[in-house]
Formats: sequence, C-alpha cells, structure tokens
Amino acid sequence: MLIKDVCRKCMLTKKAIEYYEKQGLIQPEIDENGYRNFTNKDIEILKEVSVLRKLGISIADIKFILHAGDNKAAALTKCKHLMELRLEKASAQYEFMEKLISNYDIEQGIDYVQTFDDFFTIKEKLIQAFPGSYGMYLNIHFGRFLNEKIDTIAKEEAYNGIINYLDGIENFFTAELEEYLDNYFSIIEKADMEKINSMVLNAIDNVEEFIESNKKTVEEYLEVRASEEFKKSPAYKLQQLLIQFQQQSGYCDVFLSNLKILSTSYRDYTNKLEAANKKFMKLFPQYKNSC
Amino acid sequence: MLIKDVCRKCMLTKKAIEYYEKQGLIQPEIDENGYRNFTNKDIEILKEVSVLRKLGISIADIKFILHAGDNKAAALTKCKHLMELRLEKASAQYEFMEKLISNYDIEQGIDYVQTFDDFFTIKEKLIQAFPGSYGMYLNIHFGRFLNEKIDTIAKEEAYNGIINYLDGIENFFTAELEEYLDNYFSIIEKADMEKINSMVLNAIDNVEEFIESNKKTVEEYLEVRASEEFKKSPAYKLQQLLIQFQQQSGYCDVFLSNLKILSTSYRDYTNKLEAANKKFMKLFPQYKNSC
DNA sequence: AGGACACTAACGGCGCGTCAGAGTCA
DNA sequence: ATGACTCTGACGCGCCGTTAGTGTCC
Repeated sequence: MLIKDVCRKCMLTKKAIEYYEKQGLIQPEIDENGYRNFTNKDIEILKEVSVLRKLGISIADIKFILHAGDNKAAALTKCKHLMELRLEKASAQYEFMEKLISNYDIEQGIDYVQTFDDFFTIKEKLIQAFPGSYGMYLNIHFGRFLNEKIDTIAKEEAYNGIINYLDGIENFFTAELEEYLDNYFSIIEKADMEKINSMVLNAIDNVEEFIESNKKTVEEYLEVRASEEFKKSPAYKLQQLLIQFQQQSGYCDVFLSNLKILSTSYRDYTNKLEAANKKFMKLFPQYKNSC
Repeated sequence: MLIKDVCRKCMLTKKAIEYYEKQGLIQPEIDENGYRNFTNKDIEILKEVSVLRKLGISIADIKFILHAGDNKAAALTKCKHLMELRLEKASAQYEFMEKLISNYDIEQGIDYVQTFDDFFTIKEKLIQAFPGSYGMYLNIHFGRFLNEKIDTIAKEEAYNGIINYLDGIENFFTAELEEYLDNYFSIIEKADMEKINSMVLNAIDNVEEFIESNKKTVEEYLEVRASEEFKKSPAYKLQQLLIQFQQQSGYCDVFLSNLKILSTSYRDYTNKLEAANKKFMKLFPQYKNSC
C-alpha cells in the first residue's frame, strides 16, 4: 500500500511516517520506482504508534512497548505511571497559578516552584529506571521526602548524585531481576501501593501496637520466611536478587545516603525506622533485617 | 550583578538567561570587559519569567504577561484557561490509557483518539484567539459540539476553515473591543461560565417555561435593552462592537457555518435555537435578535 | 599562575511541519 | 500534458543543554 492510504488509515501525516521509519519503527519495502510499499504488518505497527503518540508517549517508550511482546501490560503500566506524574505536575502547576492570580508574589513563587521542578525529575527518573511498577512504588515511598528546598551546595551535589545514580542504574539489572520485578509489580495500581505504603508507615510509627495487634500474622510471616520452603520460593529469590542489586548498584551507599543529605524528613524517617527495627529485634531477637 | 549570582537568585541556568535575552525579555548592560551587568529590574523580570516558565507558560505568553501592565490578571487568567485545557487533555489521555491497558484494542483507539487531538487544537486556538476569558466562554459554549469524527473531505475542509479563521482573527480586533472584552471577561471563573451556559441551554430547551417563570425579569431586561440609557451603557457598546466584529471577521459566515458542517450536534442546536427564537418572537414581537 | 568566572559560536534533540525540486503514475 | 501522487533533502521551531575555545578577574 502506498503512503497516502496509510496516512488515512492510521491518522498520520507523511512526515510522521517518514520520521517513524527513520527511527526504525518500521522498515517498509521499497519498490523499483522508489515508492514505499507498506505491508499490513507495517500498518498495524503504525496504527499502534499513532494511538500511543496521541496519548503523549515518547517514541523511545513506544519502541519499548512495541518490543515488549507478551508483557505489554507492564510496559504500558510504566507509561501510565508517567502520565500520572504528568497529571500530578499539571495540577500542581494549576493550583499554583490560582495562587499567583489571587496574589502575584514572585518571591514566594521562586521558593515554591523550585522544589517541584527538581523533584519531578527525580520522580520521573525513578519510574523510568525501575522495571514494572516498582519505580512507581519507590516513587510513592520516597515521594513524601522530595519537597524540600535545595538551598546548599551539599544538597545540590546530593541531588546530582541521585540523578547520576538513577541514570546509570540500568547497567545493574540482570534479566532475571527484571523478570521478577515485572511479574511482581505488573498489575498493581497506584492506589494499592499507597495503601501498602501507609500501612508500612503506620506500622513503623507504632511498632509495639502493630506487633501486638498482628502478632499472629507477624509470627507466621517470620516462620514462613525462615522455612526451607520459602527459600525455594520466587519471593525469596526476588529478595535475594534485590539485595544483590542494591549492593552492586550502590542503592544504600549512593542513593539513600544522598537522600539523607537532601531531605531532613528522610533522615527523620530513617531514625524512626531504626528505632522501630530495634524494638522489633527485641521482640523477635532471632531475626535480622536488611537496610 | 554578574550572571552566576543572577542564576542562583532566579533559579535559572546561564543558557536560559542568554536565551531570554535573545528573546528580548531583558536587555542587560554590557560592561567594558564584555560581561553582562544585570540591574535589579532585570533580576525582577527574570524571577518572574522563571516562575512563569516553571508553570509551563510559553515565552510568547510570558512576554504578553510582562507587557500586560495593569491588567495582569486578565493575561494570567488566559494562561490559566490554557492550563485547564492541558489538564483536561492529560486526564482524557490518562483515562484512555487505562482503557487500553484493560483492553489493547488499537482499532478502537484510532477512532477514539483522533477526535480529541483535532478538537483540542480548536479549543486551544479559541482560548488564544479571544481576549480575556471570552475564548474560554466560547470554549465552554462550543465544546459540546467538538467531539465528532472528521471522516469526510467536507468536514476536513470545514476544520481547516475554522483553524484559518481562528488564526487570522486577531486582525479584526480593535483596541476598543479588546478593552471591553478584557473588562467584561477578566475575572470570571470557568465554573461560573459553565453555569451560565447551562442556564442558557436550559432556557433554549424550554422557552415557554423559561419565559413563564422569569416573565418579569425578561420583560425588565427587554425594557432596559430598549431604553435610551442602555444605549449609552458600556454593555450596549460592547454588544455593538461584538456584532461589528462578528460581521467583519466572518464569525457567522465562516466560523459558524463551518461548525455546522463539522458537527451534526451543532446543527441540531442551531435548529433548536431558531425554534426558540421564533417562540420568543411570538411572545415579544417587538424585539429582534441577532445571529 | 591557577582556578573560577565570563563570553561567543556551533551543534544537538524531540517530533515533526514546511517548503523546494525532481521524478512517477493514470 | 495534466494533475495527483511519490521521493529526498534542507531548514525551522520551542527551549534550551552541551561541548569547545577563548578571554578576564582575583
């Protein structure tokens, strides 16, 4: 099929199609007269690209989705999370715009606006960097700590450290870990992650209470974790792979320690966490916890 | 002040500041050594630009806001409306993304996605084209008619006609009309416009009822409109200017008639409107109405 | 003399749109 | 021969980021 018909079928312009070809999304045959001859497969791909582009998904991400094969849902979900972030940002901007209209205070604006611009890039990179919805989970988990001003050189360096860490992180993912993460974090909704996260936070805030009221569950859980069966389970395997990944990539040494510099609230949180851990260890001295 | 300090104060990069200079937003002095020497005024402007850019406002619109002087609120409000539109689009995209994840049907996607992409550009141009919040009002008024597929050549031509009309429209605004529109449509909220619009729609749907229950108000209104006093009022002046503008710019001949081609629902609406008008004329034969 | 700062100029990047010029098909 | 189509290639846009090379201040 020639290009004009393809344009109509796919709701694309010639230039867009040429561009997608240059980007390697399609490789149409070239007839003797030099005309492109699009196969049905090409058209299918172009339709898919057309729809995804109109959702605001970048070519790079579309490549990823096209190439995803069987687990398209995971790839799409990652893009969905990016869109969630976009929405979040857009409404934050909108809200501040309303503030500005009612009171045009630029000095205050500078203070406010800085934070969300920098931290949205961290959030975006988090989502991008980790497979499946794991990035979104980290996003929710660490999101609360990402709203302080970067007002010292130390903080700026910490910020850059985090950005560099996130940019270089993909080299440390093994295919195995990616698969596990994809499986465990493919279909989880943001709302559910938020629930889980707030439960965890709640548990940390009142360890004794939590353990008291969930004693049985906790004990069962610890028993399972110690069992031989668990050590053969995929959950255990995932845990091991994650720990290994964290050590190799510098998750604790680079990411978390820079986050501690960047965010006082995160420092507070880790202190709480340690305290909670100590209490926990007192009650269940036979178990150890990782960072 | 030298550039690096300005960067820190305004939360901007060198490159950004250089670019804003090239765009004519600031004209810093140049010292003998060739260094830029920023005045406090420059810094004020740059701070303002910095905040507005981080809200996603384009340089062109920022120029407009900077240049607005006393009625900044109107300029800002227009940008706010653009942001509302962006938000609307982003959440439409998000919703469709959810649909796609639950059911990856590309064919259906092509159908759906086309409509909102084209019509968002009409909506955006409406907001951009008209002064104050008048564009947003038109947006609300005509928005309901902008969701049909452009599936024939006639419709495509009508679409292009509308786009061209909106792109060329600014040449028909007199300074006087702009001022009136700015004044009348500067502080109105979107929600209020929606209320007004739905009241009008409701009135058109049941003319008799509306007139019955608002007989006094309508009569008073008509009396006022016919009075000599009204003909000296700014509201009358605005009306006259608008009518003149509509005739000269081709509002009826180009915009509305193309909209009739583009949208069956708009055709239905105009039919209703005419019917309502006839009924109205029966009840108040002494008054005439414009298009 | 070294390092931190300043300058300009050129090129890159996303995702195409917009010509311009030349060839091909019915 | 005409008009509708195809091709390639260069340049543009918005908003800067990224080198690279050079000059200036302390």
